[in-house]
Amino acid sequence: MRNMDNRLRNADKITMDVIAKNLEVSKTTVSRAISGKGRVGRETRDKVLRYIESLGYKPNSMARALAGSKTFNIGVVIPDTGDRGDSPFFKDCLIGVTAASARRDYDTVLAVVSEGNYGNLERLVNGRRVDGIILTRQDKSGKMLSYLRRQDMPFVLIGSDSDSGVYQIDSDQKDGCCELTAKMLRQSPKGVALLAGPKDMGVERLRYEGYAQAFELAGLKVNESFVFWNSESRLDGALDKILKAGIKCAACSDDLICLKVMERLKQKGVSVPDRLQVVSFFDSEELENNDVPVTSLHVDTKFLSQKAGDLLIDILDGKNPDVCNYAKCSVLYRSSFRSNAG
Amino acid sequence: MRNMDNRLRNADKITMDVIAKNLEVSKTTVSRAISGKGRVGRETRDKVLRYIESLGYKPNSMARALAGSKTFNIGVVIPDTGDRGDSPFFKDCLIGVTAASARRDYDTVLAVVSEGNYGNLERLVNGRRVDGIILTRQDKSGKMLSYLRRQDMPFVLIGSDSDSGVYQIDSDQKDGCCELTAKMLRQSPKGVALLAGPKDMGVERLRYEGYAQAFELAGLKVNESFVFWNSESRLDGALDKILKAGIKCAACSDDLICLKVMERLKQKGVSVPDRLQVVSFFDSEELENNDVPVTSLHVDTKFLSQKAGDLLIDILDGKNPDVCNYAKCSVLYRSSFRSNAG
DNA sequence: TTGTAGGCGTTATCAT
DNA sequence: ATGATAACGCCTACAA
Repeated sequence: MRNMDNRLRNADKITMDVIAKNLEVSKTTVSRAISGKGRVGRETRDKVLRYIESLGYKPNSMARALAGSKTFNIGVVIPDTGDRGDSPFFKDCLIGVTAASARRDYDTVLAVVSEGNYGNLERLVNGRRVDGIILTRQDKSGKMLSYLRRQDMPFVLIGSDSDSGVYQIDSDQKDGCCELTAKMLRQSPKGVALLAGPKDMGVERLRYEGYAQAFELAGLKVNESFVFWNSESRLDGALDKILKAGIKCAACSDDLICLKVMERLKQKGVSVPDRLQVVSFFDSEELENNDVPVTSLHVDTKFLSQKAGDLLIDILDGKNPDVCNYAKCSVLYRSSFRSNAG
Repeated sequence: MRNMDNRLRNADKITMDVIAKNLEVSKTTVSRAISGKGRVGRETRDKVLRYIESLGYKPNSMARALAGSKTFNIGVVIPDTGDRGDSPFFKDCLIGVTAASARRDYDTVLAVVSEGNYGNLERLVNGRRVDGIILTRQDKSGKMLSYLRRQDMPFVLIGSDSDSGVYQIDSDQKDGCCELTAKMLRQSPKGVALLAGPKDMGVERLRYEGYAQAFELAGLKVNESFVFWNSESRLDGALDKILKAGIKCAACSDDLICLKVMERLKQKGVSVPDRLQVVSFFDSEELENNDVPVTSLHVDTKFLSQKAGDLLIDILDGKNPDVCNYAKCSVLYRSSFRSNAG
């Protein structure tokens, strides 16, 4: 009766064995034809491929995983926080990573972690359910990061980490700021003002560098008296000074500052973009929906995380990619500033 | 040298074989001790369990999957749409499902689909990478649904479908509306008004039924002249009528209507909740952040999707759960109405 | 209660 | 170029 059992199974469950028998070749040949590894005669291969196609056969991924000790799964860590605001970010991460995965025949599996509790991640690692992990910047303590290291589990961080040797990818804000500043410079001969945040913040520094680089590339020098650090607390003064100097363009280093700037300008009756053009180095929905929609630098999360997925799979494939990686930002042109370059 | 290879491997890769040998029992015994299936002597079992614990051994899930032809993975379908608004919903779905999965030793794998393209889903099904699927209400055409049926892939729908035999779970809005209305009835002897939408909409109907049920349970009769269908187009009249009649409570059937109602009341100088108490049968962030935050019926997506996960796994476990399932809504009390019951 | 052996469906290593 | 056969690590029917 064991036999009958098998016969029944073979009737509907198509496996390499069945295919091999029906085609009167060996499993090995079938396997090779499918994977493309190892030599197979053209004819034989085509025959197998055609047959498989006609049957709609798809290899069993679990068997493949076991045999190759490779799961073809990559894990993505997302936080379970109450914060609704970051949902779009994480959703885009998942979509991006999944896009990269699917393209290279991987699947995406989830690990939901909360403040200091990454049991879910451990499950994935312990059970060897994934070949690698994608981390997003939310683990302040870096516990997961060092955990993954201890476990020799390959991983990629979306975001930045100074820890050497951590594969990471971040949006290239410096480059973006440079690009956008350059565009403004072309329209504002008297210079471009920068309304920045605290000078000692990493991102702020980065944005400033991009801003400064644009000047350099244009053969100009930054006029530091129009770079307002901690501008939030003294917007009115800053804006007055800018307007008085006849400067036509101002960049805000993030959306919060920018929103306040727009409000102040409105109250002052200063028309944007006619009298002053404004951009933000960081995009947000509020900026898009503002009275006068604000041109800003957009971090394309899907694109970024797709590259993260590709990076991870490259690592898994034994390639030796760069440790630090960057994804270009894009400029979202809205009415507060339009490039006249094209 | 094959032998040496094996010895090396055994040194770091702990498998049942290794454990069995070190403990001088058979793999079978180890397996049984772990799974709890089949009889094992108490002593033996404890010995094995302790040893495993001390080693930090975790069974290889791929091997388990192959042997048991069960992946212990469940797939969740999420859409890749531009709509940012629904991100929180899907994120909560993922978190909820993952919570249920993890609790029962399953993992969650993603399928990202877009308008009419569910290749990603097919991958999961074809490669037998999942044991079941969770669908969320976004497939208008029902293509995925019928595809899964054809493939004999168990699935659960988050939302409602009239198609018979589709395992589904939805929030119990009728029940929630009833509960909330009942609470209001206790505070408003002259009755509770309902500002509804189009009478022919499914949800509207449902909400009305809940509303009506509360009256019934209280031994009262609905006064249909205070049920305003299509109220959006005649809010002013409706509100005047309500106020004139001395009614102290009004329910709006959704957030959009409610927001408008709140605006009108503000313009009229009618104080909420002092003069009129207001609730919404559907929650939204705007309602929470409103001038006067509005008490409303909240669909707990995490909870709902967690139950969806449990439902699916029940099915996979061969239990025979109900086809149609409901998850209770919760009332979020805010200042526009407070229950005096507790 | 415990052990033996075969099977799950691939991939990889040898031969031929 | 192709095939036999042994892994991969676990589960389970059957035997003892």
